[in-house]
This record gives sequence, C-alpha cells and structure tokens, in this order.
Amino acid sequence: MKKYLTIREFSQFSGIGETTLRYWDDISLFPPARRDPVSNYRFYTPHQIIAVNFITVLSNLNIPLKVIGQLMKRRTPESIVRIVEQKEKELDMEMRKLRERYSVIHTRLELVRYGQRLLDGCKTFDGVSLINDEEADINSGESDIFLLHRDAKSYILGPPNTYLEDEEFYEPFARFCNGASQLRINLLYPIGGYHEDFDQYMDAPGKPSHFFSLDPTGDRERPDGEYVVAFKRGYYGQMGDLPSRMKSFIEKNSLSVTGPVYVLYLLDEVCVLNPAEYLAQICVKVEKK
Amino acid sequence: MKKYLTIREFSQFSGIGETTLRYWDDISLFPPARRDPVSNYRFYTPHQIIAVNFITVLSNLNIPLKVIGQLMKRRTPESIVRIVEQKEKELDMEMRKLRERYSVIHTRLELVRYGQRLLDGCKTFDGVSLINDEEADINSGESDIFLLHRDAKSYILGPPNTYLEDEEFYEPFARFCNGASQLRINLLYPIGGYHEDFDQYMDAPGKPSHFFSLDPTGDRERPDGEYVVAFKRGYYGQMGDLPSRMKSFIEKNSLSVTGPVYVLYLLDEVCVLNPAEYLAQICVKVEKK
DNA sequence: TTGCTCCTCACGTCACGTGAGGTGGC
DNA sequence: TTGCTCCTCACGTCACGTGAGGTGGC
Repeated sequence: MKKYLTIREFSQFSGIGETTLRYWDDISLFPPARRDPVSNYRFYTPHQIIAVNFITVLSNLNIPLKVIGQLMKRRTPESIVRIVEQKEKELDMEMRKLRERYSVIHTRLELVRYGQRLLDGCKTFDGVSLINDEEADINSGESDIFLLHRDAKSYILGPPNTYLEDEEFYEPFARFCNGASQLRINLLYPIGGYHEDFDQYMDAPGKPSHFFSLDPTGDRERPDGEYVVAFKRGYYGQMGDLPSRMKSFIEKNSLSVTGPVYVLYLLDEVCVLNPAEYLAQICVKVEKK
Repeated sequence: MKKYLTIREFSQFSGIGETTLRYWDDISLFPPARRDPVSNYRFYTPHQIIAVNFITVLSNLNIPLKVIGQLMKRRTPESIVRIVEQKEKELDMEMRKLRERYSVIHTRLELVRYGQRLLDGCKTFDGVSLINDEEADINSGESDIFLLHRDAKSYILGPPNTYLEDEEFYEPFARFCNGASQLRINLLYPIGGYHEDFDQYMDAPGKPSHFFSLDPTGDRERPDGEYVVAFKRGYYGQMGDLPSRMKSFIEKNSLSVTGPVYVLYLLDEVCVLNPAEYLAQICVKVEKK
C-alpha cells in the first residue's frame, strides 16, 4: 500500500474524477494531503477516502459544496442530523415528483402507442372482434366507428364550461387551464373533452361541456364495458359528419347510449406537427337494447 | 378572454417565469406569437399554452432544450415514443438511485441519533433494563458495557483482511475500499469491523478479520437476541482495556459468547471533527450459561 | 410628470468539462 | 530525446437569475 497517491491514482481509488478533485481543491473544499513544493503535484493519502465519502454522501443529498465546506469545519451530530433530516424530506418530495412525471409520460405514451397502432392499419386490436360500419380506412383521412370493450379509467373532471358568444373551443379551454392549479388538476396529463350526453355532443361536437384530465389518481372513473368508439383525424373540435354517422351506427346496431361522451386526442401537438394529422378517439358507453 | 397577453400575463397564465420565457425566445425555442414593431414588446396567445405544455413535459424528462427544439420542428409519433421510452428508463434508474441514497442516509441517521441519545446521558434506552458493570459514565470518556436486546440487522461481509507486517487498521481498509465496487459493496453505507470470534477481538481489537457494510439489502444477518453491547469513544481501533473488561463482564454475568464481534461507529468523521469524540459500539451475541 | 411594465445587454451561478500551453521525472 | 503525467489558466456548458440603464403607454 502506497503512502501517497498521485491525483490519477486517488481518482481511480475513490471514483472521483481528476477535474473534480482539482475543483474541490480550488474551492478549498478538499485539498490534497501534501503538495510537492517543486512540481506542485498533488499527493493524497488513502485515508482521505473517508472525507471523500463524507462529501459524496452529503453532495448526493443536493447539499451545495459551499455548505458542505462549512459543515466540514464545524460538524456536530446536531448540525448533521438537522440538515440531513431536512434534505431527507426534500428527497422525499423529489421522489413523489419523479413518480408523478413517470406517470404523466406513461399515460401519454399509452395513448400515442395506441394511435400509432391504429395508423399502422391494424383494425383488429385489443383482441376484440370489431363491427365496422363501412369500408372507410382510417388511413385515408376518413373516420372509423367500432363497438369495443374498454377497461375502466380514472380521470378528474373539470368545472362546467361556459361559451360566451362567438367563443369556440379555445377560450373555455384557456379558462380551464387558468383554474386548473386551484382545482389540483395537473395539466401535464392528457386533457380530453367531456360531453354530458350524446345529444350535447350532437348539438356542439366541438364544444364539450367539461374538460377532463386523464390523471390515474383521479376521483372519477369511466367504467369498463362496451363502448361505441370512433376515430377522427384533424384539429381540435373538428368532428365533421362523425356525430351523425355515430348516431346511425348506434341505431343500426340496436344500441342505446348510457353515459357521457369522452373525446380524447391520441395524437396531438405533442407528437405531430400538422394539426390535420391529429387523431381523436370518441368513446360513448352503450347497451344492447 | 384577451387575444394577446403580455409576457407577465402569459407568465402567470402558464406558470413559466418571465425570464424563462425570454430565455426560450432567445434560443428560439418558443418565440411569442407577435412582436410589437415599435416597442418590441412580446405578445403571446392563450393557445400557446399547448406548446408550453409540450416543452415542460419533455423538459421534466431531462431532455435538453436543444433536443426539444429539434423535436418541435420534426416531431413524429415514432421519434417522440423513441426518446420518451429511453428517458423513461433513465427516470427509472434515477428513482432507484434516489431510493438508495435515501436508504444510505436513513441508515446513517439511525446510528447518529442513537449515538446522540447515548451522549445525552440516557442510560435506560430501548426500554430495556440494563446490567451495568460499573459506575463509569459514558460522558466521562470511559466506556460502558450493557446486556441488551438487539433486533436483526442485514449487512454485507467483505473478504478476509490480511495484515502485512507493521500494517495497522488503515491499509487493509484501503484495500477493502479498493475492491468494494467489484464485490458490489456500497461504501456510502456505514462500514464496520467484524471479528470472527471473541478471541480474535481480544488478540487484536483494532484489527478486524473482515469489514462489513451496513447495507439493508445485504445477504447476511446479525440475528436478533441478547448481546453484550459496549461503547467506546476515540479513534478507529483504539479499544483500550475494553476487551478485557468485556470479558470479565461476560464471566461475571455467567454468559457465553455465541457469535462474532461487530464494531460499528455511531459517531465518526461524518458528524464529529475531533477523532477523540468518535463513538464506537461493540456488539457480541451471548447466551446464559 | 409619475409610476408601471416592458426592453436589451452583460454578468453571475453551479459543478464541473475541455482544451491550450507548459513543466517534471523516467 | 521521447512519452507520460502533472500543472495552471482560461473559456465553455446549461438553464436560467439578477441587476443596470433605458424606453413605451396610461
């Protein structure tokens, strides 16, 4: 065992980079045990690994190096416990945030992947046999309508939307965003449109009566069961003749609507540049008459 | 609803700071919808919140703003899914790391808090009645010996130590640190000394036959049960007359040793500057004869 | 005229990373 | 002499934050 290690040797021994060691010396956080007076080489002793561990443990807690330097000079069990307990709480908060971010992108990815599968021309998805209302292909820019099973999904419902004169989709959405934080609605989850009943959807397909956030920790649930599910490409709220075609699909198949209409964009500005390529999914729960 | 928002209004609407918005404009990541040609004021439309959400979602995934800018220009479901899936894995790694850091400092804090309680002069801890071998007070710099119940604790045992001539405590410890990463031993957990049996401790109290890491995910376990537990203040390996006093304590109380000796520093360089104030806990499992 | 908001420009922050150009020891 | 390692010094990075000094609209 050598008594003195060069900076490279100590770097490999401790796992701390050479530039980092020089930086820690520069800010006089962790100087080497000895300096050669002629060459100015830094020399470390193996036992300095203890101080390195002290620094890395605290630095891992996001304690700034300045504060660590102060703690090194005047450390007492009390001061260490105090700061570490505080940082422990902050770490806890960070973990919560990370989990939420994870959940946000996971929810989003599911939608995007599903939209991709649809665009890849796969018509028999979810292992469910479909009832197609016509031969229109979803890739052609036309919409498509199916009878599908959907699993339960949690969400948070926003307040009722109000549409002043001339107001389109956008203004109420902006108001919804404005009020979201007070209502503890996370806008980073995919946001969808909610129509109280099918008639409201027929009347104003681009003007949902509420918005909802696809938050998996939400207090509301879209129940599992059979849904009439339609897909439509194009910008927000542009539903074309889809509502009336959905209506005739429902009548043709002797179904009756038993719940609200959910409009959710599988592909939107997050992953597609051209608004004409957005892809919406419209769901409404039905029962056989 | 206003058509154009000033930078402050849009900042409050979106929750993004004003300087951040200016910065995003500077790097042409997110310019305002309009610029007044005279005053050069920035004006945003409420609907730009959508792009803001896109940026914040991706930025939360630690995607650099440069990459986000490139994605904004050429986004496709494939490119988004690809990069988000990769970042999802990285987030997962980060969560694991955070959990481990949390565990590291939690383990450490338990030791430090226990050491503090001892120094506060509390002699009847753990709700267990003690058998004290003499009236020496732990605050006086003297050691103290007790018969105590200890819960099970997991750890990882290092390889056997070899002591070359003249080598003290430190060189084998340095070798242990050197080999730790290959053996998947995390050096940031508290490290203790392990003596194979009480005779080995008596022979060389400062030269443990192994080191161990107090890793709660470790494969070995110090079983629960009755232990003779001693405390000693001072630098690493300085045991004084404690081993022989422990021996007479064990004989006086008609006990027999049934396991290895664990030496663990409750207070060390992490929280105390002066090595003379370090506090070691020595544990050995015993049975009544 | 007086606040108020907005502007640009420049410099600071944090913990290093990256050369450039030079020296010491074998 | 030739590599090799080490040195210092200066500038870059990333995503902003912080004034300084000045302008526009009521």
